[in-house]
Amino acid sequence: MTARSRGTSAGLDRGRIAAAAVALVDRDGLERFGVRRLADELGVDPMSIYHHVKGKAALLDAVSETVLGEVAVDDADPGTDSRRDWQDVARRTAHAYRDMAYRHPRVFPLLVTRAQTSPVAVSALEALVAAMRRDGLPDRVVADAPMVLFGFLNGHLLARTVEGQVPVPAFDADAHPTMAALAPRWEDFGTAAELDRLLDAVLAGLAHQAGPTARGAA
Amino acid sequence: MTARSRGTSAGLDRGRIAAAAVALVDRDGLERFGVRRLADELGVDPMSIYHHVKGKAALLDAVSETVLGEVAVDDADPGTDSRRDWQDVARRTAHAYRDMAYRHPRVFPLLVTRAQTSPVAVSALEALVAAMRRDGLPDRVVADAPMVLFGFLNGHLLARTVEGQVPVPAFDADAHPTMAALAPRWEDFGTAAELDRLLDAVLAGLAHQAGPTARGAA
DNA sequence: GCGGGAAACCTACGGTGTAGGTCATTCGTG
DNA sequence: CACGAATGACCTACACCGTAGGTTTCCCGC
Repeated sequence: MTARSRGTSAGLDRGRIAAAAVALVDRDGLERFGVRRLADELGVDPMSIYHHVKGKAALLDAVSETVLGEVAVDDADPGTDSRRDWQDVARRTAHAYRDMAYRHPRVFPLLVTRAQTSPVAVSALEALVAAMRRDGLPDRVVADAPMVLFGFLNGHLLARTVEGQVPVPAFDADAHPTMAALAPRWEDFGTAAELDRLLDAVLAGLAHQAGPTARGAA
Repeated sequence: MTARSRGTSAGLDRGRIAAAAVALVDRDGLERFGVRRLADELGVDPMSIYHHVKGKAALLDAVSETVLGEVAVDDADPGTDSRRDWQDVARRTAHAYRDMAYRHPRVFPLLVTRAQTSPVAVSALEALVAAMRRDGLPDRVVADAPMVLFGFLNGHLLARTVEGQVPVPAFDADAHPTMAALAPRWEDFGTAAELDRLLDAVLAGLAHQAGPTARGAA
């Protein structure tokens, strides 16, 4: 099992490289990720990677893009007679996004830390926006909804994804009895039930802004 | 102006180091930040820094801690007869937090990417929680409020803080006419008015969860 | 058979974080 | 005042990093 000779193909391409990079970040974390380690993982010379990806930044873009591409919102029509509520669409989108975040907790901080230009993200937004318009919500609220929803989701999931994160900074229970009394309620930190509950509050806020006339407003 | 001789003090301490580090990140960004560059800035040997800070990670902790310490919520009692509404407290907290983020846009991603244990954060939480209880909101909502509020704020401010970020990934206006129609409403991206409007929605959601009886619920 | 491009490898450079050691000054103690 | 220890700075060196530039080999169409 000698090293590959110089001209033979190693079967590299952007897809294989990106997949290996995702796996490497999943395993070792962003901190330890690097071109040379990735090359080792692929059994390849570091510089070979540069024939398919411009550099480390582009590599991280590819990782981000790959993982974001995994988000698949189950948006199938339940039937011809009834289309989905906008809140239903919002919740399904949120769940798909959360599942991705928990599948790749060490990639997620990367995702929210770089500008996104993925078409996948656009079509998820499109579906949400379309559902809201269908339900008669005013444009003002429709335009704000993605900002509120993904603002919340990104911040929330980031906090649950960063290593060693805790619900609330350690505090002196004697000095802050009020907060100490609340502590038991923070025990579901990071669970599905927690996200659903907080999501209820966020969606209720948007519904409130829409006024009582729109479908699914209250 | 020759180099300092070996035993003389350079006046280093954790505070001065942290302040210089914040200034350096503000100027050059996180990417370019490093121990050696910081040492240059301080006119000091790189290894001298290690006598006051354990390493680069601890240095970034200090930066994060320093900047978070700048958050000062104007929480003064307006008078003995009337105390502040919980929504008022929440808005003031959000504004103080946002001001910090916009003062140090290149530090903010660092802040949300590492576990926080700052006492400043605790006292801000404490004030919010206290106001909500004063107004008679149920514990269930009081416990969720910081999660929703800071979840949203962190995600929102991160998106507005990451370099080169845009409101929505570039999309084909012809393929997505629905979203193209919404684009004008996203023109206030990053302004104070935008945050206030989105904040209204978030707080309305929490108020809704509290039910109609609580003060400031609707 | 042969020329050219593609895909891999190799070398080398300037940069990084930091472990370990050295040395002048300062301070507490007698 | 003398002196040993602690302090806080500096210096050296190492392993690693991203990547510019050059070299080698293979494959494919003519």
